[in-house]
Amino acid sequence: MEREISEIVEKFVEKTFKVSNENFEFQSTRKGFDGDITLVLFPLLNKIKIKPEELGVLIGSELKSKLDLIKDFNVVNGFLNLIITSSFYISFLDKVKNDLKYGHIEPKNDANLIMVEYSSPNTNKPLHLGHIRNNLLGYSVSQILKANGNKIVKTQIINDRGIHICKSMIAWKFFGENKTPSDYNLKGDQFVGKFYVLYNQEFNTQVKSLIEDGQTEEFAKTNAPIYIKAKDLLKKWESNDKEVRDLWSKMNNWVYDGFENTYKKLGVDFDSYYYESDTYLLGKKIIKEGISKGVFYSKKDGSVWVDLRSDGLDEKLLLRSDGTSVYMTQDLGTAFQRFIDYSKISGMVYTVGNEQDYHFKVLFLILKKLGYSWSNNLHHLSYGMVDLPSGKMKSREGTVVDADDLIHSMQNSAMEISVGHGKIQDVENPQKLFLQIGLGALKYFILKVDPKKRILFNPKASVDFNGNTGPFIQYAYARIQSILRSTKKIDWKPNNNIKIDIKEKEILKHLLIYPQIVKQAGESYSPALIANYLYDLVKLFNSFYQNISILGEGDPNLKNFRLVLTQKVGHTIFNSCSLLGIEVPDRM
RNA sequence: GGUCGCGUAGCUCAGCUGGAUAGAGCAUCUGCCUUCUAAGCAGACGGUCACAGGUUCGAAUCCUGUCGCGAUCACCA
Repeated sequence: MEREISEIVEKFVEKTFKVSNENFEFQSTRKGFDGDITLVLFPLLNKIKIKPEELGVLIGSELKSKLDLIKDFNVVNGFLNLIITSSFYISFLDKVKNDLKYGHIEPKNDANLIMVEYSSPNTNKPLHLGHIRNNLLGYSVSQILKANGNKIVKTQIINDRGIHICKSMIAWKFFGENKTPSDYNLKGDQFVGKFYVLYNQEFNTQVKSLIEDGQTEEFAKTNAPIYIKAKDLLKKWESNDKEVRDLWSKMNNWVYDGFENTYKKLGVDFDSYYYESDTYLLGKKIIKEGISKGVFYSKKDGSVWVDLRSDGLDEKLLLRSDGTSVYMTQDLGTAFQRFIDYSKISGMVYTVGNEQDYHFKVLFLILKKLGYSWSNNLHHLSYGMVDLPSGKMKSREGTVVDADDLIHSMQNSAMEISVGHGKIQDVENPQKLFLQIGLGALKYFILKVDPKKRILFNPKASVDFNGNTGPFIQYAYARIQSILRSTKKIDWKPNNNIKIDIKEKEILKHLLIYPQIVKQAGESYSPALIANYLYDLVKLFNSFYQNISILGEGDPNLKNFRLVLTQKVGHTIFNSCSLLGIEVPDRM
């Protein structure tokens, strides 16, 4: 619509004033003014020296005579307000009413392939609230990119090796009595996490007693017997000791089972998995290659570095003097491996917290310096921490909000509130519904906030179910389904005589811009855009239908028009929610 | 100290490719359940958009500086 108008305005301005100008600024007309969309005239006034009111009238009359969809116009200050005919909205609705994927582009065969990495946990403890934000963001951004016509591979890099893993291993050897998760009826990750905690407890007592024996704290921390044993395990692991490797993979598999369970509950999934134990060696190869290309250099002690000072960064270590790899080395290796496995990748998105902004700046720069063609299309989806009222979450201080606990408590809240409202009469599977609602609240709560902002999460106050929340949106959807259920058949033939109510028009305008919103959300990697759009739409819709008797007496044309509109709003809620990973129940 | 991010109503957040009178929810107060689901709707109250300059017809939005909060600057991951 804007394009059509824009073209005519452009031609007109060029012909009449001999002035060319490509960017006309349209915005939807502000509340309280008469009109649907508004052309801002100020930018034109620099080149055309007449009064804004005169220019507005000239352009407005031209548009009105050339375009049927312009019903009328008015000029206020430098704003040309255009009134769009109802028939335009009616035919728009008619065009999209059966398009169940309206606003979403199906990926074609030659579509871009984008890899989205998220979650990326350590295998020594269960997932926590921070992972939840990560998972929800990563999953949602994948969905949004897919809706923009890209092919997506969802993946993670699992930090499955290192001293922290050995710590839970040694604790299990000492205190585990050969028990397995099923012996305690525990999820595997929770089970292994317990031993990580046990390790730390034992470590602390040992350190304490060493200090009491007169040792320095520094000595105690590096010489506590359990720490030495853990380090010993790490050495054995690196030299491929069979017994250690067996224990390692047994415990890791417990953890993976537990993770899968949590992912499934959360509603996220992955198309591929990468493990650091597989890729860290490849990183070293790339380093060697980089040295021969002259991108990296070795120091006397054998350590390898890259000099990024000319790019405003520092020198960065890539290999330790003993030849072992660091974090960066592994990430280089993993990136490289992925482009081997998926030769068609055109871009990659890393969902990682903003404390690693610097790391990714460096990583991307190094990949560029190595000259890989794909290095221009890397994106760090950086997000802020989730803080508690008590401050930061710290696993050592036990202030972490466990993911499973949180999901469970959200489900419980949903149950209590639903029961309190007397809402569970004719629901088949109430527990499933409570989970959908509880998760809807949690997901929306987290996704509606701009990714880069910190989130303050108060577990006690939990998450609201009223106002700008997930359940509010789910509720609107359930009501729409209820309306449609009670309607036998919608028999709508587009009829331009229907008089459209102001609020219906607002809703239609909202639907009109939906594809634009999806596109923007993809470009800015921000599910928050979708969430806030969705909230506005639902609010508009509620306010419209609360005061209108949709199924009452009256003009059957109007009734059918309203039902089609209602149905379309339902589609859009469903589609938007699917971009956020939120399920919408038919009844609640 | 260097670098990056954030600062909008009592609280939690939108708005930021410059446009008209600053937008929601929560909380507080007032109305609305014989029609489809009141987890709702209508309304009231609430603002020096951290502060100071600059750019221009116009700044919450862009630039500079100051302050506050956070992150980061490891032969940790």
